[in-house]
Order: sequence, then structure tokens, then C-alpha cells
Amino acid sequence: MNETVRPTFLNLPEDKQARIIEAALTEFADKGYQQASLNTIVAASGIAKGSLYQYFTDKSGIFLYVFDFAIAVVRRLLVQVKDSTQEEDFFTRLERSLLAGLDFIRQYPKIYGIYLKILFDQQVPQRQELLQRVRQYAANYLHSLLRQGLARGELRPDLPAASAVFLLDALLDRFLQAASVPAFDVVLDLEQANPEALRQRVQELMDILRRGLAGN
Amino acid sequence: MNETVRPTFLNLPEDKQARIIEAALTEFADKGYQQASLNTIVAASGIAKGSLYQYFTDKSGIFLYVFDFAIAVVRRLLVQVKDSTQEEDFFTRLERSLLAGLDFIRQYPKIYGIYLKILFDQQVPQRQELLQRVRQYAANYLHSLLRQGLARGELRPDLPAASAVFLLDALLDRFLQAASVPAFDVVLDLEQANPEALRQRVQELMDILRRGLAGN
Amino acid sequence: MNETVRPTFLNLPEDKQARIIEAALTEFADKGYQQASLNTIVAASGIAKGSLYQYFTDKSGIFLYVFDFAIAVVRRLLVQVKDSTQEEDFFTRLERSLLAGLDFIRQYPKIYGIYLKILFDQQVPQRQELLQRVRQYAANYLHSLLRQGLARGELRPDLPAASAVFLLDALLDRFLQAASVPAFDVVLDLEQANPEALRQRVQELMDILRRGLAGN
Amino acid sequence: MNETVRPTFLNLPEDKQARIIEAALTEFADKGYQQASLNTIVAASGIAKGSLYQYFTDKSGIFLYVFDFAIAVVRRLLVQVKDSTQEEDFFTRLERSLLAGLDFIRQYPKIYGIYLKILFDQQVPQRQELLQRVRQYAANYLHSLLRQGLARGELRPDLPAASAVFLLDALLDRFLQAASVPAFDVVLDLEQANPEALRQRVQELMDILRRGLAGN
DNA sequence: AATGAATGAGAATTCATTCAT
DNA sequence: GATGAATGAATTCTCATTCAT
Repeated sequence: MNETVRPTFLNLPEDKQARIIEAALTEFADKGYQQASLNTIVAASGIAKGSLYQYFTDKSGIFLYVFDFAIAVVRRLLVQVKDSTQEEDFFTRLERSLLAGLDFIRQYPKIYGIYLKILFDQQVPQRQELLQRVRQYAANYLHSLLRQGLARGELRPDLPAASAVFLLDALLDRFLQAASVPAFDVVLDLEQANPEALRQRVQELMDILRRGLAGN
Repeated sequence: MNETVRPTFLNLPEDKQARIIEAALTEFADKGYQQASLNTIVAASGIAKGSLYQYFTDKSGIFLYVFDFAIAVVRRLLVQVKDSTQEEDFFTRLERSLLAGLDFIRQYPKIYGIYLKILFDQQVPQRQELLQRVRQYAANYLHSLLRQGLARGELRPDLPAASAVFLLDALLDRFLQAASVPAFDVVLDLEQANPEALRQRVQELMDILRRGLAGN
Repeated sequence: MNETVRPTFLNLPEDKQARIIEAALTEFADKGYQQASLNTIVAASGIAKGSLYQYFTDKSGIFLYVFDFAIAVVRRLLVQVKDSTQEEDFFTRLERSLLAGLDFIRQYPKIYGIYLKILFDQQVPQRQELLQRVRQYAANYLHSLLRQGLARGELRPDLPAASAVFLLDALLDRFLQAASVPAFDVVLDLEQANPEALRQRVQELMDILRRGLAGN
Repeated sequence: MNETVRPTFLNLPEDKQARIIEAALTEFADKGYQQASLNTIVAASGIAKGSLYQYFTDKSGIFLYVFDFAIAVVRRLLVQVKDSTQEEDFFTRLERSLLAGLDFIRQYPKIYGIYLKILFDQQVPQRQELLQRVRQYAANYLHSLLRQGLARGELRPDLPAASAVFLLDALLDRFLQAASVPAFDVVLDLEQANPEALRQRVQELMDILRRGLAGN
């Protein structure tokens, strides 16, 4: 947000900025970092090759800016879900979060795609840090839900919090992956599932969790 | 297995084959598919550039051959774990499988590395298929364990099998990732954990699962 | 002096002019002509990219203006040395000139640096002419000293003037180079020399010259 | 000579090697290091762009190889002059060395050109070291001549050797420069001089030196 | 007069693949 | 069967210059 983007870019008309971010997002989501080509980005956003370097310091500058942009979008969503489910019980909030996540990756597939890329592309600049930021954020979110659930007596008091958060994070993350990467969807068949069937899958999972975490 | 590798390669002395596979494995595990350089592979295995094309059709041919090789190693391991735990109860078998996985990625980090690469590198040839093969295999393995557990009454009879397998697969996969990718280890701190602490984490997770899946 | 700089520049407040000249001098002294970047110059002088083209015709225009500026500084110095040593004998004047040169390159390293750049950078615009101007000026200066020395009988009458001037010019020029380019200082070790040792070196050289040129 | 050039290059047919060295020498002599374009070199030597990187590690690899090549040529010349003038007296040897130098830069103007480039192009890789190597070599050569001259009583015994070598080096170096860079030739007019006039110039300089260094 | 966004040619370097020996 | 030289398109990045505001 600081040394990667140049003032020049921020002075651009908003629609031009949007076109460039969109093009970069698409390319990085598609190819990952190293394999993404600046040629493709400039072609798609209709600007000259040199202009990109008036806007950003270098390739990694573009990437990091786009990443920050994407993170901001996700954050807004999660804050909103959390706030709007204040009154619900723990498992309902979990379910709502999961469904919100599903909506999100359908609405912003490229943002989710860029996250998937960062996951395992060792060449991504500052990858470990970016990745940790994302996972930490998710863990904190779940932790916060968990604490409130415990306080309200919706979960058994002897629940080991760290392990529970780990399990929840693993499950939710994989669920979203399965919904967007067919190869991960070898069990639940989410792709084909109608909303009804999907809702039932979610219920089954919530039921297992309820037994495991609440004790009833 | 057929059009990617040439008979020339299979006629090579075994140690030469091994050197080449080792070099390719290292490079692909390190860089992923597109980013891997054939130059590095020929340099590391001490053969001529042109020879590679006597042995394999092209870059993707080498990759697919190496992948098959890696899969075979994994398969042997899982078969062995399954057989040697025939007599144990479901949750013990699960635990043993997890610990065997941990051992494996410590012993063969490159093979696990190549799996991580395939996970999200869209450029990998036939990626969807390779990935599906891996996940399907894991799902089948868990399903088989589950069926035996049900038959022995170690799990509650009304357990929705698909959802349970999905949960188990997600948990185990993520646990191994956390053990080898620091950025995934934001909750359990496996890196720092001594064997005792690690064992306790595993117990906690198994306990949650037991409640969720067995009903007691 | 006429087609390279625009009136716009000369109308600028003096301190702004100075800032720009300083920035350009620094960059050209540092990088030579072709390698110098206008970006660096505008950044250092805090003006807009486009403004540079309001002030000068193009890159070479800036360079030539800065060169003229530098020459004027040198000229002022030599005139002053010459005038202030009117009464001294030839070899004393020579020595004083050399020491003044040493002082100069320590005080204005950038001006000397720009001269060194011009020396052998074929890309410098009008290089031959600029270089010739400098060397011609130095030769004239030495010639003038020589004539006065001859007139006063401080030098042998049969001395071939051109060859003598050539020798003196070569010696003085190289001495200054040795004092500022370590690689040229393989013999006298001027870098390490204390003022006393340096003075002795100068005396030794003057002594050789005296024998060679005066005949006693 | 070691990590800059690849075996591939040395395996090339000699005429191809020669073509490439010639092209590189020409380009570097013309433009200096940074400003030299590999495009020009490959075009002039009729090879593909990628081939250059089969032969050398990178741009600086090419440059350093060409420099080593040039140095070897110079060395051969100086050794030969020194050996073939074993019997002559000091000033004759000096004169012969100077004339041999003149011949050399006429026969190999590009090699001399590359030396001139290194002189002041700050971007040249390992410039200080290369430059020092050249100047040190010249200084050693002159020192050796001087010692022999002293031993034979051809020079005055109280001559300060370092200063004398410095003077000789400065004079010879500048003489060669004047002969090849018109801008340095403001005094002696070597360009226009017929062999006779040139020889006379040399005599005049030698005469001054004789008085300065021998004392008679 | 001043600005600064836009441009595009050109730079060095990498790499999978081919093919004559 | 083995070799390794040759290729050229593609990569990221730089920079002097122009021009609308």
C-alpha cells in the first residue's frame, strides 16, 4: 500500500484504475505470480507497457497492490457477516459464514483464485507473510465466534480451543475449495448439487460438529 | 505411462534412471511445473540436453512420469499402514494414519512438495486429473476405514458417510500441510511442538472426532 | 549557449537554476552522458519531467549547458592562479598550478568527474569539440607560462616549445588523475601520502623537469 | 578466463570464435560497456541472441573474456619488444617501446579503444581491478627498463625511481592517446605529421628526458 | 509556465525444443 | 544412443520524449 504503488496510479481516473486492477487480478488468478505476464495485463487493460511502470514499482508491486485490494474486499464481507449474526447461536453463525463464503467465491471467483495461487506458488513475493495474514485472519474470526459461543454456554466448557479452531478452519477452507476446484470435490459432489442438496450437506457437517463441539 | 516415456529410458541402467528421476523430482518439487527448468535437471543428473528428449516426449512427459513414480511410493505406504492396523479400532487407525503421514512428509519432502505444487499450479499438465486421482485415493482410503468402523459398531450407524469422509480428509490434509507449511500453522504451532505436545494435539482432535462420529 | 538552453530557464529564479544545474552536474558526473537519467535529475531538483523540456531542447542541451557552466568555473580559477603568480619563476608557477589543480578537484569533484566522463565516452554530444576545448585551453595556459619563462631566461633557449608543452600537459593531467582515480595511482601512492610526502613527490618531479627544461 | 566463458564457446570452430570476439571487441570499443548492445554483437557475428548465452554467462562475461583476450595480445607485444632490445641503451629502448606502441594502436585500434573505454566508464565490471592491472603492468615494464638503465650507469644514480616511472608512464600513455584521439593532439599535431616529423618529435621528447633523467 | 501521464522501442536474459553429427 | 550447439520468442524493466491540461 506504500512503496509498491506510485502516486501516478492513484491519480488516474477511477475507471482506468479499475480496468487495470481487473486485468491484473484476472491474470494473477489465472497464472499465479511468476507465470503471469505483464504483457497480458497491459494488453487486457489497453495501456502501454511503459505505463505500468509509471503506476507500480515492478511486477511484485502490482501483485501486492492487487492482493491488498482483494483482502480489503474479503474483510468487508466477514465484518458484515459477523455483525449481522450477532444474535444467532454458534452453529448458526458458522453455517451462515460458510454460506456467505460460498456466495463470495461465486461472486468474486478471481479473488478466491488469487488466494489459491498464493497458497502454493513458492515464487509469490512475501508469500509466507501474505498467507499467514489470511490464515491468521480466518483463525481470529473463528476464535472470536468460539469465545462468544463458550460464553453463552453453546459449547462444552472443556473444549480445547486451539484444536477446535484448527478443525473448523480446515473444514471451512476445504469446503470452499471443493466448491470451486472440481478435483477437490471427489466426495460431496457440490458442483452438481442443487441448493437443497447442498444445504443438506451443510446440515450434516454442522450436525457432526455440534456433537463434537457442544457435546449434545 | 505409455506415450510420455520412451523405451530408451526404461532400457537405461537403473542407477542412471534413478539419478534422472531424483533430479527431476527435486526440480519440480522446488519450482513447480512451468517454473522448473530442464537445464537444471540435465545439469543435476549429468546427462546431455538432447538425451532428455530421447527418454521422454517433452517436459510434460518427464513430469507425468515422475508423478506416477511418486504416487507409487505413496500407495505402497498407505497399503502398508492399512494392513498393519487391521486389528485396531477406527480412531486408532485414523491416528496411526495421520502419524504415518507425518513421518512420510519428513522422509520424502520432495514427494509431498510435488503434491503441494500440483495442488494449485494451473499450468501443470492434466492437473485436474492428477489432483483428482490423489484426492480420490485418499477418500477411498478413508471410506474403507469408515466402512470397517461402521461394521464393527465403532461409529454411530446414522453417520452420513460422505460428509464424514469429507471432514476427515479436510482435517488430515490440513494437518499435514500445517506440519510442513509454516503459514498454515497459525493455530497449533506444530513446528515448535515437542513430540509430547504434538501427540496431545492429535488426541484432542481425535477426541472431538470421536464425539462427532461415534456418538459417545 | 544559444540553441540548447531556452529563455525560460534563464528567467527562472537563481536558486531554482542552481538546483537544476547541481542535480544535472551530479548525475552526469556520476553516470556519464548516455547513462545519466533525466528521471534522476528531475527527482533531485524537484521539478516536473515536462519542465525540463521547457528549459532545454533535449538531453544533450542540458549536458552542454552544464559543461559550459563547469568550464567557466575552471577558467576563473586558472586566470586567478596565473595572475597571482605573475612574479614567481617558471617552476614555482608550475608547482603552484599543480597544487591549485589538486585543490580544485577536491573542492569540485563533480566538475572534474564530468571532465573524466567526457574524456572517453564516445556518446557525449560534440565530445571531440568539448575535449579539444579543454586540452587546448590547458595547452595555451602552459604555453603562456613557458613563453614568459623563456623570456626571463629561466628555460634553455633551444627548448622545443611544443614538445615541452606536451610533456608538461601529460604530466599535470596524469597527476590529477592519479590523485582522484585510485587505479592510476599505482606508482606514487598519492592516496595514502600525507601532505609532506606529497609535496616531496611534487619536488622530485619538478626537479626532473628543471634538469630537462632548464638545463641546470 | 574461468566462470565467464562457457566450454561451449571454446568448442566452437576457431573462425566462429574469432567472428564473435571481433564483433564484441568492435562494439565494446565503440560504445563502452553499459552502452554496448548485445543485439549489435549478435547481428554483427551472425549468431542467434540465445547462442550468446550458451557461450558466456552474461554481458559482463563477454566483456571480461574480450578484455583478457586483448590483454594477452598486448602482453605478447611488450615481451617481444623488451627481449629484442636487450642490448640497447635505456633511451633507445624507451623510444623503441613508444614506436612499437604507435604501431600497435594502428594495427589494433579496437584493443586500444577498449582500454580507453575502461579508463573512465564507471559501469565496467571490475573496472578498478582491470585498470590497475593494465597500469601496474606498464609501470612494472618501465621500472624494469629503469633498473637496467641504472645498473648500466645510463641514468643518474640519485634519480627518484617512482617519480621517474610516473613521468614516463604519463608521457608514453598520453603520446599514444594523442596519436589516436584527435582531441588530445592539440600540440604535436601527430595526425598530420609525416614519419619524419613524428620521429623528430620523439627525438625532442627523448632529449628532454635524457637531460632530466641522465643528467648529461 | 508548469505539469505529469502516456508512449514504445530497446535493453538483458531464459528456455523448451530441434537436429546434424 | 548420445550429444550439445542453435534457435527465437518471450520475459521484465528503462527511458527520452511528447502533449493535453
